[in-house]
Amino acid sequence: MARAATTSDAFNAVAEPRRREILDVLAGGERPVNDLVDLLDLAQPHVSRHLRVLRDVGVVDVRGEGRQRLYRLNPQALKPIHDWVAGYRHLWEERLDALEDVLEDLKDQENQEKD
Amino acid sequence: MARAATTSDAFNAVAEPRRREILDVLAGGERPVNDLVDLLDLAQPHVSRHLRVLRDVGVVDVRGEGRQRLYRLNPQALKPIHDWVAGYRHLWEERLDALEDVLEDLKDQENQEKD
DNA sequence: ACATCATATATCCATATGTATATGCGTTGG
DNA sequence: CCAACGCATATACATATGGATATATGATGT
Repeated sequence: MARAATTSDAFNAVAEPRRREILDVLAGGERPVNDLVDLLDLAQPHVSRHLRVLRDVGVVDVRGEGRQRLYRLNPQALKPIHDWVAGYRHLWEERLDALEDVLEDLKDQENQEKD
Repeated sequence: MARAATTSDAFNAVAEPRRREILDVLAGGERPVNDLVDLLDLAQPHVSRHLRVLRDVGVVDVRGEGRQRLYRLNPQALKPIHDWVAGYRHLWEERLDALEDVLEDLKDQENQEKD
């Protein structure tokens, strides 16, 4: 079997750095394709192709405005990703907490030495 | 040019559902390869290959224990993903807030009608 | 109707992928 | 010292990919 399609889910769609860049721009508001072409320094067909993938997964919505196509972010589609990583968050924060504990112990030791 | 390698960063590594399953298991603690084979119903070479990808990206660490190889989650490697999606979180929560506002307005209207 | 602008799509290539099977290789136990 | 075990890797294959170029589609203004 081949690799999973980038259009299979948000995880795959977002795995591509260029597409994350596109989303980062769209986070600032609705944009026509040519804006993205200029801002991201990509060829127009590439941008259109990436947008197609993002649309298939539901991360962006399109709206026809005259002869332009305005793309808008649909943030809700990113929620599954957030929910998944959020489940791991306490695991790396535990380490920070442990580090803080060590630092506090060191402080206590200093104070004891002062007395 | 071809697609970015899955070994290039955590985003790509995690795009594969099987690898997320592996991480979900490892979140519960260190495991030898065969545990994953049994739990995930995957062939051993597949598990080994996925683990290799995850290791290359730094999401898991290995430790030799006798003739077993114990894999452990390295949650910190997932932080970039969390940080990226977290930036979008307010965007989908705004909608919920807006919904709450509407609901509160409705409540206020009800109260006014009561008076 | 026609020319023009804004996008989308078709086709090409090189490559990375996931799955499968078979095999290599180090560790342990007798 | 050798067999069994645990795991990693080599190879084969079908496929999806991203990039590039060229072309089609679709709306607009005249």
